[in-house]
Amino acid sequence: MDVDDRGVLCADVDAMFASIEAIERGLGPEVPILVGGAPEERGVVSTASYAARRFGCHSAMPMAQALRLCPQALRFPPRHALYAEYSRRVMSALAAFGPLEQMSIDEAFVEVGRSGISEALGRAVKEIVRQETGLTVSVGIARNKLVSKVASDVQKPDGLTVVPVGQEAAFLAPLSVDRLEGVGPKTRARLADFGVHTCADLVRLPLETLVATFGRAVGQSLYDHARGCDDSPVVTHHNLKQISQETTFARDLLDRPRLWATVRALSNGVARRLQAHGVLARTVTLKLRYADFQLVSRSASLVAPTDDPSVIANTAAALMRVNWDRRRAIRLIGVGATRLVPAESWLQLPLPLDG
DNA sequence: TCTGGGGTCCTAGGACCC
DNA sequence: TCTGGGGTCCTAGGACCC
Repeated sequence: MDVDDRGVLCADVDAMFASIEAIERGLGPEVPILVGGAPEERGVVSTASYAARRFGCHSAMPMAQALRLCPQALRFPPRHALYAEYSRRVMSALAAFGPLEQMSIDEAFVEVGRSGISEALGRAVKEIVRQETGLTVSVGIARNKLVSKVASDVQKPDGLTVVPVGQEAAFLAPLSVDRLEGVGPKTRARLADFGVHTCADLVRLPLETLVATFGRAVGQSLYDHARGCDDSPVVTHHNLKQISQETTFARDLLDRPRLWATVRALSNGVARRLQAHGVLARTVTLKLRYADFQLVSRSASLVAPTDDPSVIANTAAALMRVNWDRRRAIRLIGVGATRLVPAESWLQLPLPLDG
């Protein structure tokens, strides 16, 4: 599609996990809900309802802390299969409006064309999602993905923001730089060292300064994004790059049998998902987080790609044997599969001794 | 009872090849 | 004796996103 004909809608389900629990349990919007792991198991908040957010609760906050802020909140453990079912219905409703790129369980871009940059389209999308699922979405519509995403985020919940063509830079100018995709706490702090706080400030930094400070790729994207420029297309299909499974123990562990058993269980889970996706892994990665929160990752490449649970487990266990400092208790173990190849492409290769 | 789990992308440095 | 660079692959770590 020609750049000048583009229009992108970004839709983000409001507090999705908490909203679904409210629907399923018949709870009103005034009830503070926290979805996430148990505080005694070092759980964190996956989603806080808007009522809970008023007490200062938010995603990624330790559940123990969230419950101290809002003791009357109802906590529910996540039900991912249920949320995935709602997600399918949301995505299917959105897909009626154009080619769709699903970014996560609760967020998607839709290519709606230049004529779709309108409040009428935004209202239509919100209404259909509400009819089909009972969920509200916050919607942003703009000329490109970057600006539509920021727009979907400035008014929540149940928001609708349309940025007319040509108004991208003016729309971003007063906003804090960390509204931009890819600007997190570290980048925000380094930009603040330059006196840069808003997107308007960022526009004043020369490209050379940004590249020297953040590297070629990040520097260039900061330069473009501050101006509302983004020509990345809506991509309807992504190839999976890695599959991993990890677990945090309720208490730090030095107990070898339990650690080996966990490596085996995680490896089984990874292998099952490799098989389900029809892919093989060429590299196995072991991830350890020590009690002091230090994170270590070590990987090993295989002679032949695999989806065999015992090959993955033995490789991860070997990495563990070599790399685990046994004086240090372990908080988290993860097993990952990377450098994935389609199973059929590998099987079609001739064996070395053939012919 | 501070700090989950599943991902993506980028960078730097070393190995290796020409 | 001194000492190339470009390109690719791989690994480890870090920033970031939902």
